[in-house]
Amino acid sequence: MGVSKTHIFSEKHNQIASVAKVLSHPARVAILEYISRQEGCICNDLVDEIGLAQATISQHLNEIKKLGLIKGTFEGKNLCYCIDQNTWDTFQNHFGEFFQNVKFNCC
Amino acid sequence: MGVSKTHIFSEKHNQIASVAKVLSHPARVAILEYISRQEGCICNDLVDEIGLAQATISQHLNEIKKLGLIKGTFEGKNLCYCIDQNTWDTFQNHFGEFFQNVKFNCC
DNA sequence: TATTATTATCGTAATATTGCGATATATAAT
DNA sequence: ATTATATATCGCAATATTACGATAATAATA
Repeated sequence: MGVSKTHIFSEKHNQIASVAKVLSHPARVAILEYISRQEGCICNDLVDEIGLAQATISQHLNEIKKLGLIKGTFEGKNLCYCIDQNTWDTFQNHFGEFFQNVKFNCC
Repeated sequence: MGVSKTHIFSEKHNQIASVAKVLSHPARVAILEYISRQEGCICNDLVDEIGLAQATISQHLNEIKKLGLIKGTFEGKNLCYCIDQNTWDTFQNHFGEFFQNVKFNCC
């Protein structure tokens, strides 16, 4: 036991869950918000800003990136992470619909 | 190690993360949607509907309930779970704002 | 009160996540 | 080429989550 049975759920439900999983750690929420506030993001700043070890920040960034919420390009010595507007829009809509639908149908 | 450092993050970021955590498993997403579709929800139906053991469904329901997204009242022999509209509204707004802010500030 | 049906809790095993130090890799500047 | 800085990966330990069978608790009904 102990392994999630993702295969028994619909594509839609799995996708909502995947996005929520990335947002389910406060460090990742803080990282996303911080990136959105910067002109260009320098990761080393994140280590100071968030207060976790560099290796841990890198791991969190990777999970966000795997989902496609951010993309990184090198700018000189530093990596510049940006929100991927396309993916962000898509997930914003899916979440919005989910919240709205459940609310709408409620008893 | 292995313990989340929730104390170093803001109340707001922790709250978004808590809600996302509940939505981070497809079973809980499916449960919420199913409950919203029913007049009154009977948990035993969920076992058939979702396809997980009764103990597991009960655990998932408990996590949703702990966050305040649903509330249960007995109707005769059965428990009727309903979406808590107040909590739902609040979290819908917080999520909406988060998505919108990040999008808005993005480079 | 005994029975039946529904839901919750307990105990346990498997797996996943979080975090960090150490180390590797990559880029810029010297 | 060497050095310095930035980021990624590895390996490990601690903790959390997922799932289920067994069992307990709860409530309606006979």
